[in-house]
Amino acid sequence: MVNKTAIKILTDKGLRVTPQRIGVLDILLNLDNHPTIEYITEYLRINFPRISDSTVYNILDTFVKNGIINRVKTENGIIRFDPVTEQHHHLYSADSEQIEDFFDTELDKLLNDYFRKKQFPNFKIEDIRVHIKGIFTPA
Amino acid sequence: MVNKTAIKILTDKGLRVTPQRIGVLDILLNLDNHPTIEYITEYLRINFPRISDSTVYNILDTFVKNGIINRVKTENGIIRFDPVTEQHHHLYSADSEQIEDFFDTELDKLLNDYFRKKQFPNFKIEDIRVHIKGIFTPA
DNA sequence: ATAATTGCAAAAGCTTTGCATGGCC
DNA sequence: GGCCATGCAAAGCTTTTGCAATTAT
Repeated sequence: MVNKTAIKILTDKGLRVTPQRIGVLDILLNLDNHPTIEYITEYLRINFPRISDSTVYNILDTFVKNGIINRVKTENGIIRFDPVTEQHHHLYSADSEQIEDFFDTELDKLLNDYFRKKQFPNFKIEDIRVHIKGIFTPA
Repeated sequence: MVNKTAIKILTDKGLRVTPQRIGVLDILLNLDNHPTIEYITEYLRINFPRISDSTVYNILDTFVKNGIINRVKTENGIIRFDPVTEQHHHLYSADSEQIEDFFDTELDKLLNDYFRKKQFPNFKIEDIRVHIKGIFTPA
């Protein structure tokens, strides 16, 4: 049962548990990796036909503020969300909207070591992410 | 004279040289690093009071298509532009809209070597950029 | 009980489109 | 001269706002 996970996430953050929030979380946790608001709302309306756009915006904002999800950087103004908050990097398709996660602790270490030695004078690093653009090829 | 640079960039790409395009290029080359459309338009209207929004959108699209500028990845849906097309990375402020360039060929080499050894099975890498989030501290 | 969340409707923003006018080559 | 770029107005989206009704704690 996924609902349990969703409920736990909400209660752990001290957030009210509403069916709509559970619905959004279920979609984020189970469906497409980096969905847009449009995608999320479309799926939501299967189970919540009367859910309002503003509610979806509200819920996603709340989740971001509480660190449950992150916004994904894109260069075309289309906001996407990422339910994976652990340290990871992204592969961006050069010719489609596809974005894939990749986890690589060896790379993380390499970068942390590099920037520990080579610091910036007026900038305190909090987070290092690699964005790799390329072409996804058929397996 | 900056106009000369702008004109050269346009003619080199085979683009028509219009005062509006020169104006946009001048702003990109001389003012703020990663401006929004709003910022660009605001400055343009000093010299081109009647320039239309759609013209600015058109010009920027044309520049992106011709590789004169790039779109900058952001996570809030606000599109920004980068007149620097050489390989470089970005420092993102965690608490403001500030974005700074940083050039680091040693880092580029490190990453290229790393990913030459460690390739992805179904992904052909074209470009590697590091996004560093943190706090800009007063000098 | 009461404070927060939702749904609805309207407003505000941002971006695109269509087309006539004007300007570059 | 011919074609492309511009300006203007309107349309199309996306996102925000305000508020009354509903719901979670």
